[in-house]
Amino acid sequence: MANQNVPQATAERLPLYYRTLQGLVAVGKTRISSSEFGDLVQIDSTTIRKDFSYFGALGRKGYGYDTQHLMDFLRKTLYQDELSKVVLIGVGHLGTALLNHNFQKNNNTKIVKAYDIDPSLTGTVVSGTKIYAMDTLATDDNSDITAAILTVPAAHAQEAAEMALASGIHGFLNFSPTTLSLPANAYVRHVDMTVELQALIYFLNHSMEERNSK
Amino acid sequence: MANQNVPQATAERLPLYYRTLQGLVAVGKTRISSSEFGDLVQIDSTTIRKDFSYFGALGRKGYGYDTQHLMDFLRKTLYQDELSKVVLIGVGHLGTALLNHNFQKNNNTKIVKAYDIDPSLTGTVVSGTKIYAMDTLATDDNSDITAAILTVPAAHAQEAAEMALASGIHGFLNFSPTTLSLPANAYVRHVDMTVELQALIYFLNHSMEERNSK
DNA sequence: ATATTTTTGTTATTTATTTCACAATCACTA
DNA sequence: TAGTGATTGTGAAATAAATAACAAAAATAT
Repeated sequence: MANQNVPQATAERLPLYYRTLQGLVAVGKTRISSSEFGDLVQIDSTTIRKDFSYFGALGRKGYGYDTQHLMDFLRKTLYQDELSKVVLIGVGHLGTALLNHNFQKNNNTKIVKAYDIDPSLTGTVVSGTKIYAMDTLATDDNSDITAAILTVPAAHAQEAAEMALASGIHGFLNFSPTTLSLPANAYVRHVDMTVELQALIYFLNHSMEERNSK
Repeated sequence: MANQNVPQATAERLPLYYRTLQGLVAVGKTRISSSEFGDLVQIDSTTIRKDFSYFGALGRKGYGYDTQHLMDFLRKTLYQDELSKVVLIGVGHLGTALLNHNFQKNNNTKIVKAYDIDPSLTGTVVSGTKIYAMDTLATDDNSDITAAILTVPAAHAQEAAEMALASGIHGFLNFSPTTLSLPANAYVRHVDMTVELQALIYFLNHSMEERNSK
């Protein structure tokens, strides 16, 4: 597959495209043009055509894109045709919310188990997911697990990530407000609500200023 | 203030810088060089110096940056010296988790009230935050509210955002997996855990492929 | 007091991303 | 089946962001 040259920015948009196509297919829309699709996802139509062009000719001139075909292609490209198993580390408020949510709708990902430091949680089941003791993490064999969702306090995130890595997990979705320092064989994505909220406030104030000065 | 020309990419990094500086000040570190700071936040030191340079000369040659001074500067730049009031819309699993979390630690933001469509929740208090009926949202006066955190199901996100806008709210942190279509006087940031998880899986698989083909 | 080292701020360069512009091609109409 | 309109795919141009390189200045050491 000619994927090495797909720009990072393009790759980051694929999940949004995929989800949007799922919605279109679900309501029975069989074809869509790049401009109509662009309106939907709020991305310029040229960017969309260029994004798709990195994977070859996915559309038809004068017609547009076949939603089902495009969705199937993206499903494969995003490895959504196979189930990804993930674990959740830290069953606090946010962790529990994610266990309840559990991604599975339209999303071939399953939280197969969770870890927590609180001994009173060990062995209990939250929303169908069994909770294991934190001190078994490093020695468990988790080589069949794609990623760990980190919802532990910031002070324990680094340590938890290292244990998960030791157990064979290389992907991390880090919800803790701290930067993880891991070797090159680990890949981390960071979801930081505090950062998002502060950035929102910054841009709100600045777009206001801009408007006032115009 | 000369802020109109601060690049978007720089602005997006400021909250991370701010949080990291809070940590440094808290442990008593009074000075830091761009390279040491860069190691901490995993960003090239040149990028950091350039980012700060958009705001003028914040450091001293041969010395580095005064952490307290830099933190104070960023606090003002990010409007964190004044309290931002936000509302939460949708008190489900994730909404409840955010109410419990409530951002306030090191973060001058407070969820002052919540809205939910379930009548049995109306008037109750979750983690200190009172819950109001959804149908009062559009007619309430929320002009003193900076932003709304949207944690409603995707199917209701657009509608909820429109009601919040009608009540005077212009900033949105959207956790629902759907694109919002709002007028230009609204500003939306999107936190999408499904997208993050899919992007994580994509990059994991692709960095593996890259390694294997090398 | 002088020399050396450190480290910034900034200009120039490179890389990445987006946007433009339009020929090529296909769909649709009559 | 010819003609018109729609829409892709893509090279070229423009914009944005990251990185390199280094002079200037200040700190520290001798």
